[in-house]
Amino acid sequence: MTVAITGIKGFNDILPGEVEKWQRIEATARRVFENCGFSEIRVPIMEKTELFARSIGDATDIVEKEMYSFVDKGDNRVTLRPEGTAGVIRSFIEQKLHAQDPVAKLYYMGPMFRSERPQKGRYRQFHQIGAEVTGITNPRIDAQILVMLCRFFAELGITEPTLQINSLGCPECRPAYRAALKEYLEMRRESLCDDCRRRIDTNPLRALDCKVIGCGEATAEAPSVLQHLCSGCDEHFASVRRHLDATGTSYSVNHRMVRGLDYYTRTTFELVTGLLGSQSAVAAGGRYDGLIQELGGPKLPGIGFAMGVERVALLLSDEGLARRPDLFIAAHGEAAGDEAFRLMILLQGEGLRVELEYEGKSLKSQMRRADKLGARYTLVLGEDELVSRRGKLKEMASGEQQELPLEPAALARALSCS
RNA sequence: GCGAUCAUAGCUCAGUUGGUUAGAGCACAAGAUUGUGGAUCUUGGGGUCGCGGGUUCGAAUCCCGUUGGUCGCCCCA
Repeated sequence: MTVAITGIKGFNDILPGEVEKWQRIEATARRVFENCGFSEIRVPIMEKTELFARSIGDATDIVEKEMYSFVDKGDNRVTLRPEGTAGVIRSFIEQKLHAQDPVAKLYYMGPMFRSERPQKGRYRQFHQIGAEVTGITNPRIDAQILVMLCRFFAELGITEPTLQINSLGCPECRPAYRAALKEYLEMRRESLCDDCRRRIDTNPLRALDCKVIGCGEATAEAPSVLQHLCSGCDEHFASVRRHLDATGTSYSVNHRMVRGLDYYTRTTFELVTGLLGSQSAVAAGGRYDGLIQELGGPKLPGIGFAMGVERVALLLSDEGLARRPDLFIAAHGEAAGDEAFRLMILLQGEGLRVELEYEGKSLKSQMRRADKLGARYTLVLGEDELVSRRGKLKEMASGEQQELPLEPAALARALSCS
């Protein structure tokens, strides 16, 4: 016996029954984002490795150990994208979209790849829906993005995650804060966990959201970014908050919130939930005012976010999402089978979801199948019906049955008027 | 990369101190009505007990290894 080939660890199948959730999430994102003036962009899932190294940051875990990178046949170093922003910005620059209009409002959806150990809400191939805006410095766009994100969740009926915002400052003010924090942590090195001692040098901000209780106590009085913002960043953040207040958007300020990617500046945010085990962020993003230039483009600001579709799906109840046939045609006898097939094809052309039993089975078996599929109606077609040209249409929920001419128009009418 | 934990039918699980052909419920299929679903009943198909090795007269059960899943750490959407 041949051994069945399995899928790759962390690369999952999304099966019918589950996929309906995904369709709903994607459709909702398209509708909400496009209402806000965004257009879809589709970029490759593979880019030159250099793009990610430069944008995400050489020293981040993502670039250091989580990327699927390899050398292709042309000796190019390429990488399956670990996130979406880099590719979108690369395209924005390469296609010179800024020449026509420095303001681009783009959204994307698709698979991302990170070679991490899979666990709840975290897989090696995972999916993100994200949005990016270029060319706008005004904090109103920060607020627009946040309101759009909140509205997306509201429309899906997901109320659990809460919005947290923070500001990371800019190249003007962040170095000074970083130094002050480092100095503070250095003084308390003994009370920190091993991880945090390492973080003092690698990423001091990380120590602020360490889960170890001792570290939380040790950093309770640590300097806050918000108190080290330069006047420009401070005003920007205050303005974002004012606009959120004015639009009735609820949020909380979390000055200990940290971002994993190097390119973030000023406003950062997360939608967090307690329902996903150790993965608390459902969506996250922020401003990246230096990235476009860093990647060889014009000096334009940017802001964006991404959400994890698997994580959104985990928060979404799956009731009432399965698609049901409008009609099942149960045929008795070979000639009736031919007619049933012909009718099915015609009715499908009318936009109805119609099914039948392909292998000749008993009428009882066909009725069972109609029931299992959840068909709203079943058309019973046998020799008698072929002679009279009138079929028996049964409404499955009530069991009521009526006779109808075997004409697609008559059947379509009967199905749609209920 | 580190740690914990689990693995018996498609799914959820039972399987006694190691003992004969490994069971149940659900699901699936056929029938009870030779032309009518759901409820009930009957019958049926389906299992390398994750894999490999060891102990033993005998292993789903005990031991070792290994693979896979899940969860946590790290990190992240």
